[in-house]
Amino acid sequence: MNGMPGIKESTRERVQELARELGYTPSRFARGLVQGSRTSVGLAIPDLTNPYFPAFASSVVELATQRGWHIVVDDYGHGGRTGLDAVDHLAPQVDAVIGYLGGYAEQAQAVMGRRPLIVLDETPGGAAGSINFDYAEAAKLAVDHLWNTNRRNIAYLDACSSSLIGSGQVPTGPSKFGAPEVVAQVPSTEAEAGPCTVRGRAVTGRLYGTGAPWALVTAAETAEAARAAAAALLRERPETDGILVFNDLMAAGVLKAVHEAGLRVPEDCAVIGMDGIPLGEFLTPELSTLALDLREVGRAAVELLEGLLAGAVAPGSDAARLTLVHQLILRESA
Amino acid sequence: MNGMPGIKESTRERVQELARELGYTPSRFARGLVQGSRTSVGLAIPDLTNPYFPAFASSVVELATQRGWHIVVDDYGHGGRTGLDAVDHLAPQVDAVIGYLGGYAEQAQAVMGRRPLIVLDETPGGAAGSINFDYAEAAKLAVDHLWNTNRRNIAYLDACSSSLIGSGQVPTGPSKFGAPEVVAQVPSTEAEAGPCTVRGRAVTGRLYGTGAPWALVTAAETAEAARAAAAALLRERPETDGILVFNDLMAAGVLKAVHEAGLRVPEDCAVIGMDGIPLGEFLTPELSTLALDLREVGRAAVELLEGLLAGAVAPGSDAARLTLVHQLILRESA
DNA sequence: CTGAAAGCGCTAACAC
DNA sequence: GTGTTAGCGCTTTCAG
Repeated sequence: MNGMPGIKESTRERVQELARELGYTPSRFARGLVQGSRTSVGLAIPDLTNPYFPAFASSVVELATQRGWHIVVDDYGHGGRTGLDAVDHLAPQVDAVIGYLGGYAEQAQAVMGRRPLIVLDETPGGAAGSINFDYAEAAKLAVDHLWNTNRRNIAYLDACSSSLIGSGQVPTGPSKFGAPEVVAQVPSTEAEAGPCTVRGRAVTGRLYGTGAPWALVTAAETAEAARAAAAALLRERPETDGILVFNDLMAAGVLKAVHEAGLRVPEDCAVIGMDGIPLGEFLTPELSTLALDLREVGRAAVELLEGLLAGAVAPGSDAARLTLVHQLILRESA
Repeated sequence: MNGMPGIKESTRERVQELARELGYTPSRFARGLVQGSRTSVGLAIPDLTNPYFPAFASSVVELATQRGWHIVVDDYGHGGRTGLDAVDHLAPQVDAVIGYLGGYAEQAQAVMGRRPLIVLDETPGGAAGSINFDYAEAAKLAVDHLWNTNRRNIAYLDACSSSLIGSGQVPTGPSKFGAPEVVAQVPSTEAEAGPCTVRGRAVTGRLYGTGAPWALVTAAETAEAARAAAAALLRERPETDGILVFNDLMAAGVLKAVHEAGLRVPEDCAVIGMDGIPLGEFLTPELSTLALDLREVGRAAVELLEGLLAGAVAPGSDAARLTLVHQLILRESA
């Protein structure tokens, strides 16, 4: 008996005392069954080890907690699991899911049934809600900045892990995870082994627009892989004077590679990352980046979910498709 | 009806089709009530923004997922919440809690009742299980290394936020969050405004043992605050030739401050952090640190919890009190 | 002020 | 093969 009025004080204490001795804990299921659930939300994340995701998660958890929601996380980055596995795991336990799924929006929404699913950085339409980023605009900002500071041999380092691939297609080009290589050296419209991410398509599209030569390299989504890829790039194409990188974590690796190649950043070669995670400010030189306000991304997701849950916004409607824009933050590296 | 044998295929499909149309989703409560719960574990974390915690969380989530557990996270670092608030929030939803509580072990265990609570980096005894770190040994490793490389004016930068204070006592000395100052300049046994963390006590104890002069500075647990504090330290005590830092994140700030003061690291002033997070390798110079194997810490927590849950280890027993040791990883900064 | 009883949504065991 | 029923542990309502 917890806080019910009209109970003798002595009885209450006697009962509570006994309960404590017996180690009694009310079943959350029976309680939830009868009281109507606290809402609990699944958060599917590809890799907590990339600082981008905890930064995002932190914001989501904060906002969710304010609303009295519970957040159940699943980091599906281990053991070959996919975003769909994560949703499968979360589904029986939650009322909604927010996640970077890496391409399973439709199937994931199917396992969630009527419960809202919000996917980030993925083609909209499959899920009840989606949050996307305007990569065309981002690519414009970054490529134009490099161009305007007289970079004429720009390279783009793309990620090629499965987690963030927009189309779900892994190109069958010469680039492998272990052996990074320059996969395209153009101008050309569609290299057969083209970019594998939506970011990649936006950036290479813009690069193509410059008319100057440019390169595309891919690597797995880690700093180490990026470092190796950048080293290879610099060896094969020493004239490279600007590198745009898939994300800030990989950019950290690139910074190291450029330094190791004996080049100065940004004088000899500029580097621009993407994400805007705090890590960038600690690097030497400090990383210029296409920054997202991670707290805003979290807020967008939580507020969209709130709308969906309340019925204020219709699943799949235009109001459920948000697009956020990057901001070019110029620090030292470009 | 989901996967029960002895049902006509047509019926099953008809039912499932209808269910889909109606948007039916089985209540997780009713289901849990009758089936016996999947175990779900709360994870209380002071600040997902400090890379240490996601690294730890990542490991816990991975191991928990392997066991089919669900992880409910609460980042209590926002809005003035404490570790106890986090446990209060999590308790009705989980079967156990693992957390960096920052000093509420006993009260938190009380709200959990018989359900196991595992606290990290906190005086053991209050909770069913605890994981601690051998700071005496860590301090020995680091201080002795500095000493052996002829550092004779060592400083220790301690954290003074509430989250990780062992004793729960915030000293009333001259040091404030906004205005970092050298709080003690000794040798002395017990400066009235002494270290506020158990790490601080271990380090200053060892420093005292050297007989040489040393300094104690405190700052809030962020890179920015640490940077300001280190700048102040270097101004007031320019002879400082070695700085030991509460954690790696703060050490990143210190590295910047030392650089800005026109000093070379490690030639003029060595810097050693604590934690061993990946961030350290990206810094320039690469950070030497007292490293924990974060995956091991996660494993220790999860396996201890498994033992507690299975009844294989008794709550509060010696077997439920683990102590892990740091390893000194020498990179470039010391 | 306290005990008894109904019912939350589901599954499992049972008769039809 | 298919419909019916008991009961999971709790809260709430209603008699005592």
